[in-house]
Amino acid sequence: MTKKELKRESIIQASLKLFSSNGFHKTTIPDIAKVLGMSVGNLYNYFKSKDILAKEIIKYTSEILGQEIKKVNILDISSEEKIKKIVELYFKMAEEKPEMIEYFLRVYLSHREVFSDGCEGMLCVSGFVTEIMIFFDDGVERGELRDQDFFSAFGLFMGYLGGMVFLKGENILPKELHEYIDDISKNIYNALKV
Amino acid sequence: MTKKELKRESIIQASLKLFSSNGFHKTTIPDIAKVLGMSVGNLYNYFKSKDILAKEIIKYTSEILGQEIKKVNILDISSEEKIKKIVELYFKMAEEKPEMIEYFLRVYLSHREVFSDGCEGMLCVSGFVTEIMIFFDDGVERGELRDQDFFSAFGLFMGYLGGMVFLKGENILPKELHEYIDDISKNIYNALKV
Amino acid sequence: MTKKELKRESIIQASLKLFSSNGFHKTTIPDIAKVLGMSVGNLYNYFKSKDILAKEIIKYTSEILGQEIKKVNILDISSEEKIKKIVELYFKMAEEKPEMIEYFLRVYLSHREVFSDGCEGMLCVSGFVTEIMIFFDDGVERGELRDQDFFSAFGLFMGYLGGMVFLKGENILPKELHEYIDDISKNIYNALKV
Amino acid sequence: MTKKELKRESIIQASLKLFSSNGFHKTTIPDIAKVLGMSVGNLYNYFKSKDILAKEIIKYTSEILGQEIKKVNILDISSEEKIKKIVELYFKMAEEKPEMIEYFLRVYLSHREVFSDGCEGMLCVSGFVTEIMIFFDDGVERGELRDQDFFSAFGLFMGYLGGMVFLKGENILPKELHEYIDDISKNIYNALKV
DNA sequence: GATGAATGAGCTTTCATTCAT
DNA sequence: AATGAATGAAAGCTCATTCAT
Repeated sequence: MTKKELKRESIIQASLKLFSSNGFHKTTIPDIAKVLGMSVGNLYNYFKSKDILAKEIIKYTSEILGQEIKKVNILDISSEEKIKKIVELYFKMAEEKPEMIEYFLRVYLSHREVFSDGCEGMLCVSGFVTEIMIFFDDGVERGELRDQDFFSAFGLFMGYLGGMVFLKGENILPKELHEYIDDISKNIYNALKV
Repeated sequence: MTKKELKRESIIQASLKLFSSNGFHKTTIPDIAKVLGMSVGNLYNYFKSKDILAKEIIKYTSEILGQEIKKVNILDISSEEKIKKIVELYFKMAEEKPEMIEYFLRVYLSHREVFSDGCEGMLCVSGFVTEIMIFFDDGVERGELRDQDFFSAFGLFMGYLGGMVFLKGENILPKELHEYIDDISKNIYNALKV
Repeated sequence: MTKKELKRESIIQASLKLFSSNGFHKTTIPDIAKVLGMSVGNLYNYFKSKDILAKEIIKYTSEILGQEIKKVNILDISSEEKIKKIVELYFKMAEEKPEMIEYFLRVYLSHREVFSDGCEGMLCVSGFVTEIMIFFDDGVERGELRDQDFFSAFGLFMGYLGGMVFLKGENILPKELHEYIDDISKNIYNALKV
Repeated sequence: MTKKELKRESIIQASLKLFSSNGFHKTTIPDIAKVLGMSVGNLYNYFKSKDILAKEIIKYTSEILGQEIKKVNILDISSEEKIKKIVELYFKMAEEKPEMIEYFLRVYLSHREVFSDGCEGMLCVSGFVTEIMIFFDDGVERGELRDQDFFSAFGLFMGYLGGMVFLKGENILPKELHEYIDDISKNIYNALKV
């Protein structure tokens, strides 16, 4: 990685954290520059606008999440076990690096005006979606999961897990996220199995 | 209803639509006033701030959604049938009055800074949450649903349905929402049944 | 006094208190109406504008203060004793009805734009100024006070006493106002005596 | 002085003039920016709010006034002569740079809500007050001034001189300020001497 | 006289973005 | 690459005043 690429990534990571915790509109470009100890002018040398930065972040995040799921996909285990592993890693991430999941929920989900131009469809989250698709198709092919419209299954995964993280963020879950892993994995498996 | 109460509600409805379709921050108070044909100053006679308006809207919406679910709850039908009816009404609402569901997803879910003061926990969405809780407890009591942590079940409902509406909003669902009713009802029932 | 005149005076007194304690610009017409339990519209039946109200208040206040000083002026005592009595009543007023003195300091003194039209010169405070002038001329005539420019003497009285009340309002006087009566009367007398 | 410090001071001076002549609330930030030929946004880079600007101005003004009085304090002359010199410089300032004295009278004195947070007591005018205190203590120590409560003496100075400038500002003084120097110095000396 | 909903100009403040250095 | 002062449009909100009832 070149020096420039490293700095680019450090900007993405700092912005990701700020956008997630303080909200997209409440985070200003000077805020980001300050955290990084660089000037606003220079930050614009790396990302031409705040919106472009937001889009690069969602791609980056989706890619990382996708790669984690890929590691599960290539394991030689049953779909039931894969589901549990995916739930585990999602919640682990939400607990250890909450900014990524929060970014999905609090920035990507709700600022259509920002992402509509350049991230149409699921263009910017394809890294993540693709791996869920692979998981699902594999399960169907191996006769472990019921053959149904992909989006019915995808909505379940994404919505359910995202919803739990949201509830956690609102401080209304009586237990820690990881204590829900068994329940939720079971529910998802029951929903999708043949 | 007095004239003032009627006007109050018309403001809520107009704001609900604008916030949902254009986003909370992209919708200005003058925008709302213009749509209603009233002055900015007068709008502030009804709601003291934009944030307070946002909170009143979520209460209003949650109440209406809760009442719809209540109608299902009091029917003398099985939990499986209730699930289908709830999914039906949720998607019907998303197709006919999309602003309500969208408000949950695009405003309430992702502007913590706005709702943190006054809507802590699920204070402002209790109308909706309570009815889901009643549905779930009934089902468990009648031996039709597996007894599990309420939030595991609630997250499934809310997250799954919300997720599908989001996907629809992103124009990536190949079919209309109502065509997913059977699949999704089945998935939820399989997940929750004993 | 007619009913209307009574109401007029109650408006003046309520406004006087609010303007003095909260400042002229921080006090709104609805604030005043609320305190009085009347409507804003009706308040405008008594005073055509906020500025006019402010001017009527200064006249009213000046008149009352002037009458108090007049009571001293007609006493058959020395100028030295009169000075003490005037200081006494001024500080008594500042302690018991602080709004009047505060109004001079915090409203009249510093909102030239409000009083410039209609209160030119000392037009609206003539009630007060006139009595000070009488006191001074009497003293000179009786050979007790040095003959000097009236304004040199008036500035001393008004400025000194006002200054002390200001310092009290800022909470920086170590003692109560009335404990300064002797010192200050002596200083003024020494300054003005032949 | 850096370029930035120079600009900061030019903002203070321009605001001082506008606030003094037009009043604090009647002077808008765009007014100030316009006079300086700079943008509103940039002005906020120097002072975070209008209130903070107001507080910086009073500190600045008080400092300058204090330094002038200091020059008198260090002279080897009698208290009587010092009084005359202080009155002289005060009136000279009021005639040549009226905005400073006017700021005390028309902004600082009467906008408690602005200065209450950050300028408690005489925090922001200590530059000026301190020098008056030194003058007075010196005089007492040298046996030239009567030993009395400092505030009795301070109120006389501050109130009297301020009052005269106010009367001048109201256009009711028949003579120029400097023509009162002898009368007023004599009055103050008579009031304070042993 | 009395009401208070309605007006709308005007305020302070913010912030993405630019550009001379 | 790097700086950060500068821009200016636009936001949320206030409030003296009016007027239909």
